[in-house]
Amino acid sequence: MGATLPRAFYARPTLTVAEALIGKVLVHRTAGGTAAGMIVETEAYIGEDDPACHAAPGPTPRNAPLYGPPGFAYVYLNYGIHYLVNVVTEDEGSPAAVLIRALEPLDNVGLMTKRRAPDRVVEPYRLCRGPGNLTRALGITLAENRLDLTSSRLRIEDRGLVAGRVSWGPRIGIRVAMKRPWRCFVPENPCVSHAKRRA
DNA sequence: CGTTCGATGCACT
DNA sequence: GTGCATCGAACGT
Repeated sequence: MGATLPRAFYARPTLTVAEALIGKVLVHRTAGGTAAGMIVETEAYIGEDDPACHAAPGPTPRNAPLYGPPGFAYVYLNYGIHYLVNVVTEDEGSPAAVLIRALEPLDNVGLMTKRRAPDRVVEPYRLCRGPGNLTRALGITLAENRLDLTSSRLRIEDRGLVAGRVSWGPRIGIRVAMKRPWRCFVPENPCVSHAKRRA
């Protein structure tokens, strides 16, 4: 399969990692099967000076993974309903991460469909569109928080795929720091959240 | 097509 | 008690 990304990949400036992750493959192995998708949309959250970053209030029990070494997962529950998955970047003690916002489904679409909506028809391009949707499709919950992305059941691989040209824009869903264009995405890919209809 | 709004849990003030 | 790095059903146009 693909080569698992080494820790050095994550130990770089967060914006660099956010763009480098586009085209890489997020993989989650579970007892029910292995599901995976190509990353087509990310957002950077950088440091205590970024008001939208969870590290803005300073160190707390919840955001502790952000202050830890790079290459680990930071998962949390949002709006009481959705799990969101980040990858920790930069050096230990420098709180920053990249939020995975959308995937193009690759492996085990059937399993992802079952997890997303057993009773409803979900078109493939919408399976992993949006950060809450992709975690549900891959079966990512709080149990995956703090996992080592270089050696655990949750990892990111380089399969040599080419996602296409990327664009930068304001991050979605936040009410502060709209000036910082720290959302990186493949505009032509229909799996990107907030994308227009059709490809 | 567009916008609004309720669901739902927990970290933090 | 307040406010979310969301989603999709239920409206209105």
